[in-house]
Amino acid sequence: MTTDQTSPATGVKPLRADARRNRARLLEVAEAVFTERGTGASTEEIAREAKVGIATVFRHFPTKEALLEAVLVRRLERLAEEGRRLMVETGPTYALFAFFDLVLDQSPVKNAFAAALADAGVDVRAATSEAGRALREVLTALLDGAQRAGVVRRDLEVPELTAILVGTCRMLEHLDGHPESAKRARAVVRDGLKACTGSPEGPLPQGPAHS
Amino acid sequence: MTTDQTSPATGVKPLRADARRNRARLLEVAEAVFTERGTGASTEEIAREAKVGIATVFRHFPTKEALLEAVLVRRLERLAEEGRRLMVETGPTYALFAFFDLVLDQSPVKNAFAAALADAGVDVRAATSEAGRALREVLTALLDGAQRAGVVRRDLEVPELTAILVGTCRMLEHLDGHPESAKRARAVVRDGLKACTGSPEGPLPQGPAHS
DNA sequence: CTATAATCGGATAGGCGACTCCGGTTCCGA
DNA sequence: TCGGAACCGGAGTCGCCTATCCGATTATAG
Repeated sequence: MTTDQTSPATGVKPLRADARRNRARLLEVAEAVFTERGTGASTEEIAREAKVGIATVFRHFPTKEALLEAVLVRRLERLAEEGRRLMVETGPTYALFAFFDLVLDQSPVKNAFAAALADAGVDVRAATSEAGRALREVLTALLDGAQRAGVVRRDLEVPELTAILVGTCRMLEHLDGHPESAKRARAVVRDGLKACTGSPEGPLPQGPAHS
Repeated sequence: MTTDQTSPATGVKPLRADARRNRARLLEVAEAVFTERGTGASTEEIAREAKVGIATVFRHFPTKEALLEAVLVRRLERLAEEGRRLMVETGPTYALFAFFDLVLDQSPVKNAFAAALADAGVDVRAATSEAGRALREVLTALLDGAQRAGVVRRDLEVPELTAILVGTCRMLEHLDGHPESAKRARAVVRDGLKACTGSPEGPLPQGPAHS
């Protein structure tokens, strides 16, 4: 199901051996470069880092956006894979939180995941919907399991779960040199996800202060 | 204290009348354009929108980064102002949450605030520290008031509060066409900020599930 | 009203990044 | 081993964006 092989989109051509290797290395390097330099990194830098010519990059990915999209799809597929693994290994009660921690712990990855999802724009969404659906299914299972176990508020749904994950990535980027603050920020989100008797509409829990 | 006037940085020159007007209009337009087109918007577009020549932009702000910085400073000053106002009008118990809602409600502004704080990079931070400190003081007062009232967890500090605010902005960007999801996402963050008996270190509240 | 000095704004340079051409090289089948 | 075809890679093109120059315009003093 997960076509992790290097078959191009029209995938009927076997592709020569060196081409396969270059394509795989390009994806690897592009992910790393986009991760640390941001999506604005130049194609030339990626080519240099991967030790190939610029033409090779554009031969495999006709445009920079296509490369970005391929990297994003790879990441989404991998995340879905890890989500399924956690579902089995950790059990439905803890799997969702474990998945959150897993995503947020990948420090060099944080930026890329959020940036890609944010910067890529709308056009990419269409092409990533294939991989995106797989991830969304996994998230649905994770959320459902956690809700059945009673550890996550029942009014939560998948769309906001995704947004919360991305937003928390962004949040932690701003706390890079402050591990204590990062830990507390994560605790805030984690506790917010719990079934916290949150009044669904009321603005505040009517604290003891009366002034 | 708040130099909302259009005195340039070296501010000893009175500046001609039309120049003042153009400078003010530029700041206004630049904020709007950066807000909707992102910080990558071209200087030419800002000039056209403001009905001035490109040279005028660069005369007032020697570089694009300087313009971005000026816009950001303006925003920070305004936010600090609104925070102080809420502190007085709403009272310490609700002021922090009101401030959150106020920031998150400014739909066209959401993007800009987060993007500016994120994209601007490190160099800008130095120049914005002046306005940033004022905002941080306000946030300190808001947080302290809410904690004294017992409506916000006591382990929270200002750095993560800022990050949470920015991250939540980003979060809501991804839920633009889904108001219900956006409402629930905000509820998650809001409840997480409350004094929710969150175990400071433990991974989960030991839910009723035992499987 | 006139002089003067500052500002304005369109045209222009300079640089950077995405994307193509063509000779050289490497893989695969006979 | 050898031929051919596919692939590789660096030089080159094109377009966009930041930043500057100089004639025209406008605000202010006397």
